[in-house]
Amino acid sequence: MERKRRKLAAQYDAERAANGGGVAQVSSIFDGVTIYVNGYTTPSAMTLRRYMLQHGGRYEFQLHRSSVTHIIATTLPDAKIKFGPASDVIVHPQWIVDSIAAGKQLAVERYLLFANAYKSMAGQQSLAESLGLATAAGESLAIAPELDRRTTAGDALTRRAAGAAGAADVEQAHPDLDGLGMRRSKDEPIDPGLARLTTLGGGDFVQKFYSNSRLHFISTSRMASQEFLRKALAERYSTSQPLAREAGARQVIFHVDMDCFFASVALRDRPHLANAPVVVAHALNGSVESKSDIACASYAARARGISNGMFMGAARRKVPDLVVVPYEFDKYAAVSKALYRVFVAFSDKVQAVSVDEAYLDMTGLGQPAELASEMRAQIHELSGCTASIGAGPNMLLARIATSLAKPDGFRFLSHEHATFEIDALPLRKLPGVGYKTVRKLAKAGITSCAECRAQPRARLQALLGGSVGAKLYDTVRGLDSGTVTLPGPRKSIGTEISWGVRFTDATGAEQFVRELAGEVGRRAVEAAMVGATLTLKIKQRHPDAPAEASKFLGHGKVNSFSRSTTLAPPSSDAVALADAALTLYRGLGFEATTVRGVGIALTRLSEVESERRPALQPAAIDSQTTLSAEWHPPAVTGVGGRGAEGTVELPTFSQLDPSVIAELPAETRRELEIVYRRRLAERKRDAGRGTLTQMARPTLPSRPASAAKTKPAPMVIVLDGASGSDDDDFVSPPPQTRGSSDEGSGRDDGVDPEFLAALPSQLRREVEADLKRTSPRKSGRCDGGRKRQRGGAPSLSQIFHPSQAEGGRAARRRHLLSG
DNA sequence: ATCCTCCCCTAC
DNA sequence: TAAGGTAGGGGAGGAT
Ligand SMILES: Nc1ccn([C@H]2C[C@H](O)[C@@H](COP(=O)(O)OP(=O)(O)OP(=O)(O)O)O2)c(=O)n1
Ligand SMILES: [Mg+2]
Ligand SMILES: [Mg+2]
Repeated sequence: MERKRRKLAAQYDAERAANGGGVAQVSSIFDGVTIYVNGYTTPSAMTLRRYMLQHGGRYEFQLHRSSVTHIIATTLPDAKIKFGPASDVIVHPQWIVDSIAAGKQLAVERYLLFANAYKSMAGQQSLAESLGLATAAGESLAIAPELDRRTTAGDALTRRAAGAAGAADVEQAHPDLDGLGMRRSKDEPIDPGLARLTTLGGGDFVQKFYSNSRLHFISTSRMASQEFLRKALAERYSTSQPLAREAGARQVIFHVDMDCFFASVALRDRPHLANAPVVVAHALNGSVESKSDIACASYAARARGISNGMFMGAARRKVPDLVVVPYEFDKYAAVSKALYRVFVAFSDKVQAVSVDEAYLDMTGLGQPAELASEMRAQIHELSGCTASIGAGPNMLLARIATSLAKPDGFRFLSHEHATFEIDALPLRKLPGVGYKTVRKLAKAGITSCAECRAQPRARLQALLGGSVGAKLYDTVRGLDSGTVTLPGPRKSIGTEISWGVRFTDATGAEQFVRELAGEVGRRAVEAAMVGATLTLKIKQRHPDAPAEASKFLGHGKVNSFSRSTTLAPPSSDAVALADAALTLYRGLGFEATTVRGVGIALTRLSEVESERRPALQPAAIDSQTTLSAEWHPPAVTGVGGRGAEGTVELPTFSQLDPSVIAELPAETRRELEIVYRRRLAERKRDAGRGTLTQMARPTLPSRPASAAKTKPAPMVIVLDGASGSDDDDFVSPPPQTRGSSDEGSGRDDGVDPEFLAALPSQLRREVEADLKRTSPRKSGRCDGGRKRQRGGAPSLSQIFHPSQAEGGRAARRRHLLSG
């Protein structure tokens, strides 16, 4: 350790010496080059400076447009990616290193940090048309090189789409680029020193991340608070009589929220900082460049323009004497606990909002001002921190009252004063009105609460959607019909990490997926729940984004993708979840080096009493005799930790005997139908995007989350069991989508999601619209082609609703079709 | 109509 | 340098 420090110090000294003292020039590689180094780089700015001086170049400490010829950076501020002047030559420092190694100045093209791919096309009319993208997939592939040619730095993702057109074309378009070289040089620069902080760093990344993530902390605290309330209130209901409330009293709601929560805790234990501009963040010595998030700013800091969520650098620029204090999660948890104890002491109707905040129904419990005063005193007593309380006739006004009361205050906001106070607020301050909503409203010329109130409800709904529009219509009038209630059972259990996520190979990425699946499984077990749907979310570096984000080890600009699948039986088992998640992950077909975030969630949850039983009770089916004889043995992966004994693997749809189904009790039949419908939907979906589960995958999935919807399946999948056992794996597409030669090329017309992702959103929309128009669902093709091989299999509806479809047929088929 | 998947948005 | 999570409401668009 000590040795390491000495070594670093020595290195620093050497650099300084090189910097201060004269540096001998040993070559003229960089004749005429003047660099300016932006942000953190590897090698360091000082090292780069020395390189320049040694090799005939010049180094500027400031960005003088007149003299600087190259800006050197490993990351770009997001703003620059979006708005950066096309004239800027921003180059990765590797250019300098490689040039020196090569003994000559290499062309910068492949080291450019970003590609202003479509700038030059801004004026063109039908973009899709001009690119020849409009028709079939084959043609869209053919134009890819053309697309590339317009790309300043040639993006690997676009090129990937071009792959099918032949690498030679790419080479011709870019004689100085070597196929995927750009992609690689983009995604590789993480150096060993940094790597240890990422998913590449070793076993405890996830654990370490969670223990340092404030967002993880406040999210999980919220669930913990709810759990605490559930228990405390339930206990209270069962052991004592309900709180005595004055009959007929008008409803009074409290909204209680700690003042600058994290900072309050910090100041409580650091009284000397009471009046200093304090923020809570990781970057204790963050410079004006720092992109560390500020979780919480003290009121002294807020008075100087600092707010929660701001980047450290931005704050430091405003307030150079900012005092940064570290996170103290244990303390926050303790204070939160004390706070919630006060809550349940004052009311038996409490709704948790967050670690530092809740609603209380105080109807008929006394004078609001007195209650609030007492409650605030208790909170302060027990926690050493101050809270503010807003009160009102409904939750909305209580909440708005809180913001008026802060800090360390109380305020009752009646209907009478509601619109007056509301009109004094910027739209953004209204609950439910976030960044996007403000923008949509502004675009429609609505910029204030008063203007909002002047709009017909229908207009707001047209602008914002039926629900949000109607909600806002009420909000600006101070109306809210919500009641203080604990939320019902959880609807999802998920985890996601989008910081420090870097992989060099598929194995590492898959291992990480496994790890997160384990995490979700653990939480599910803890919650005594199993999930029937697993969703995988992937963030992939945006094709235009540089390898490294502006925020240190952040995800940067990304496209997101989500894919879900059914777990049968519903599960919380780490292995089962991991298998499902990995299948989905592989189905996306992403280059591991481009992945910047991974998330896994379980939904369609149900509770398990003993943690031993799946949601679908085997007994319900078993009792129906005949089916069980035909079942496949339980699949190993589906069973989960609960042991094979209690679980059931459903037979393939095609194996069902309609007549047997018909004899099942209505409820069981409904349950089965839901399961099979779901499977069917998944097959279609997967087939549509050309996802292949286990085999080689010549084609690729669909659009990114941020893109417009893409078309669905070109195929109608028929579950007729023609291929026997491999359709046991309901996650995989049916056999006829695969490797079959029925469509010449052997690939279906799924469009590469990365390709679509590479397009600007407007162009992408056009492309997708055109794809839709010109290659209408070819459902007819497959329909006509391969289905019904053996005299026609019954449809799902026919199976489950024989009366509707063809009642007679069910009776005629007295056996399972295969298996 | 209603369900489903994938996505967006919001809040702390 | 830095720890950009998590859950719920809701909508679009396709399938049934
Ligand atoms: N972008 C954000 C917002 C909040 N928090 C954390 C830190 C806050 O202290 C805590 C509570 O959030 P609040 O919205 O209640 O804000 P504060 O309590 O900090 O201030 P206020 O007095 O406005 O409630 O959540 C965070 O980490 N990042
Ligand atoms: Mg607060
Ligand atoms: Mg709060």
